[in-house]
Amino acid sequence: MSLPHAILTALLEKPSSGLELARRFDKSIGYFWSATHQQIYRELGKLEQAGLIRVLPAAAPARGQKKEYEVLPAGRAALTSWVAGADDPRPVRDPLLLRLRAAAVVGTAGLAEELQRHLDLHRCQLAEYRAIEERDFPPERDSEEDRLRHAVLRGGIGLETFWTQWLTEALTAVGEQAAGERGSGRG
Amino acid sequence: MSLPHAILTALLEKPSSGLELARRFDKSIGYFWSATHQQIYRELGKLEQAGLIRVLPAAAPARGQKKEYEVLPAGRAALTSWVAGADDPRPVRDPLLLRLRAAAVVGTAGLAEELQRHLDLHRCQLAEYRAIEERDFPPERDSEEDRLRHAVLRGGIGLETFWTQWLTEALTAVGEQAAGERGSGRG
DNA sequence: TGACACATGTAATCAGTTACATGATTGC
DNA sequence: GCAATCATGTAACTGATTACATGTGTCA
Repeated sequence: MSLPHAILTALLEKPSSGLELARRFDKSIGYFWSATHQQIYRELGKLEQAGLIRVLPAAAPARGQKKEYEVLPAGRAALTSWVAGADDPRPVRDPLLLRLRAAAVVGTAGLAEELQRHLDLHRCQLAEYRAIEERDFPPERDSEEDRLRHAVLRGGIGLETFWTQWLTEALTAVGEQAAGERGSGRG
Repeated sequence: MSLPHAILTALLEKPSSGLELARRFDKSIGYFWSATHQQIYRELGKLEQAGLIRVLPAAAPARGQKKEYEVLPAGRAALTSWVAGADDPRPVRDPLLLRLRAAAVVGTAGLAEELQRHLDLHRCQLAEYRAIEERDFPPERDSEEDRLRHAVLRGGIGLETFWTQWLTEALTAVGEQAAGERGSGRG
């Protein structure tokens, strides 16, 4: 239920074609809601049929030609009511936590390398977010309209910070575990 | 690719029937990999056909009768190699962050209540995790085999801690934003 | 015998991923 | 004309969700 609303948000910020949306989903909005161009094209079709968006008259609607979409009043209304609605947080579903749990049963062979790899990836992402924060939200200058966008970015920063801390801790635990397995001949 | 491994892990800890697994997925393993009984039954069928698990001979395999499964050596091997394998972290995909971003475009009407509701839910979950930690992992007593399980639980605690902090912050931002919208007649 | 909890399953649908197909534009 | 790139789209598949169907055991 989120992808159509992600697209409406992106189109309100700037009318775009499908591929332009796909590229913007690789940055900005994609940081907390990723989507491929196939998903986006399918969803644009549905949104148009539902009367929430329309093709800009200027754009030629032929195959291979750019087709720009804009949000109609019904689309803005739908987004507004989605923002106000209720939607329970999804239960966590993280393969890495699952793998650590599995490792407690079958042993930690090969796991440390993978944790280290994830740690590097999360550090990298965190650095990227911090760079964006410095660039787009200089201290004491948040305008009213930027305050929410900044809060969203801080969400990303908080999550990456959590993962780097947790992975550092987990690496220690796995290291000690592996030592124990070697010591008792379980490795 | 994670559900079958979640099931293998659960079955290694204790041979079980489908419904028993479903119940255990409501606690413990379900805290970081949820699944419904329909998913579990389907997956048990696939795992049995793949020769990774088998029905315990004791159990009567009739409809309406309990069917207990246990992991075969091939299943343990599959799980071991999955633990050692590589699997990139999925990009974040969080509807709540998306809603906050949408609110930056169409206004925050109704959003504060929803953030407060989520905050309450996360606080509740955090309290549950802390209770489990106190009960199952008393200080300075972690055995070697418990160290990994404890790390997993700390993952859950860290995530819930992050959300409660972030939501508290976000509520402030939304409050100020709403005040601004009222002041300038945008609400 | 009727209600209810336990237990296993099927069917339909939806969301997301992967692989591929096709047309248009530009530069050589 | 050909290759490379931009752009739109189709098809097949996998994973997850929702709703429903069916059988068994127990107890009032």
